[in-house]
Amino acid sequence: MTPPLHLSLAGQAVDVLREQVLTGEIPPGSRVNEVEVAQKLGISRGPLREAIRHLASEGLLTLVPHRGAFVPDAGPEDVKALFELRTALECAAAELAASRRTDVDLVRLQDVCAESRRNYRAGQPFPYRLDLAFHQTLLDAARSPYIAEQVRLVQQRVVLLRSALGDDPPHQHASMDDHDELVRTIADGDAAKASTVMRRHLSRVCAQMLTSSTH
Amino acid sequence: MTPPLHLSLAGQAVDVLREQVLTGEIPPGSRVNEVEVAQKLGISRGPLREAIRHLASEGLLTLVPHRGAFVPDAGPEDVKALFELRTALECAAAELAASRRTDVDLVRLQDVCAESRRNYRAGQPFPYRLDLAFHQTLLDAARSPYIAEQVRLVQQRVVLLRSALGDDPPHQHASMDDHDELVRTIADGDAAKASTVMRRHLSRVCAQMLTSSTH
DNA sequence: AAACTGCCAACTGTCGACAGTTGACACGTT
DNA sequence: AACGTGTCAACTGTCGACAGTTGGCAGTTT
Repeated sequence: MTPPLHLSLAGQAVDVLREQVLTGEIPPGSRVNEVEVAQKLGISRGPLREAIRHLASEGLLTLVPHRGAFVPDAGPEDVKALFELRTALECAAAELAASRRTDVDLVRLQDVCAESRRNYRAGQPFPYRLDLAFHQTLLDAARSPYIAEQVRLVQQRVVLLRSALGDDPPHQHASMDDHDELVRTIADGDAAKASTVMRRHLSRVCAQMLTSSTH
Repeated sequence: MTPPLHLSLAGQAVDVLREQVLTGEIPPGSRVNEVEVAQKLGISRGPLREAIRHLASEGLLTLVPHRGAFVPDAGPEDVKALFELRTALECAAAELAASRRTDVDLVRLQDVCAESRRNYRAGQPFPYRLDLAFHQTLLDAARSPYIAEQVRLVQQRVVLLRSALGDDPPHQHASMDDHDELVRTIADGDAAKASTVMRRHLSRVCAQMLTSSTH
């Protein structure tokens, strides 16, 4: 009845590989051997190749002809360039969210912020999970499917960069404040200010990634 | 000496198929049969499948499990949503171009505009080629590789939408004026205004696509 | 005549094997 | 000892064949 989200071996391989790349289980700079991984996953090279190409199209692997697939190893310039893209997309999303949000969108955003605060007071350092949830909720409110899709892909690459730079920072407090302010401007329907606040938020996050990186 | 851009059959197939999809040679809504196309290209199904998946990742084909690949057929909502993405990206590019442009970037932009004018006076209706060249040149001036890549993909999808909507409009004069104004603001280094002008330009182009569509 | 059921052809998903290329190692040369 | 050359194993690129699924059509039932 439920059309199983992926029954295809290639689809499953995409999920498994993506997880392994994003968690750093396959470390940046390392190579992905087709036969080896295929055997490990218990599938043939065909579906695995499709999975590899798919992840490459998401920017999670880079393909070198006749050499294979590598987990990209990134430097500070990549962080800056990627955040230029992220800023373009998420500022636009913030603007759209400010003008399109419904009341339930607003409640959802406030809920995420509240949970972050609660979590923070409980001692935990603002898990990345909640940051993602916030941006995702904001994106839903923007109701722009193409922008949403691209943001999803960019955020994935940001996660990869984190592991590549050996950076695991709780940027915590400042980000929570940014999020709160963003929600307020979105509540007001102030598109221009939402964009400005988002830009400041992202430039702060970017700066922190650059300073806390081990390179 | 020149490392041949693609020797791989899959790469060649991507080029051929992309061309056929973008020109409408394979009409929107139609299906891509793997064995048939593979035979026509004189290759096996493996490389062709990779090509199909690649084009799907660019948004030029949609994949349906166990059914195959289709050229997406689009409606007005798709145009609007896609232009939201395009606007986000190209406005950011315009801002960056305004602050990063070199003198030779400026000359290149002016050249493209001049050629458009010349072409227009010669009677020709501002070929799409020159419009693309302008946006491409502006993108080079922005020096933001990730944004540039995404814009390239979006522009491709716009071309596809044109063929899907049966729209082949010379928006000509207004666009040329927009381009000229954009170049002036970029020359001034006025990032904020560059973004504004770009936004107006794209909303105009989008509106024209919507009104002149046959649906 | 409409609707349901079971079969069938066409096509995609997957596999194992072969061919061509790459980078590295060992050997010989200066 | 440093450098150039030839060989080789490992891996990717490609192919043809098999298996499973889908949508449609014919036949049957009401």
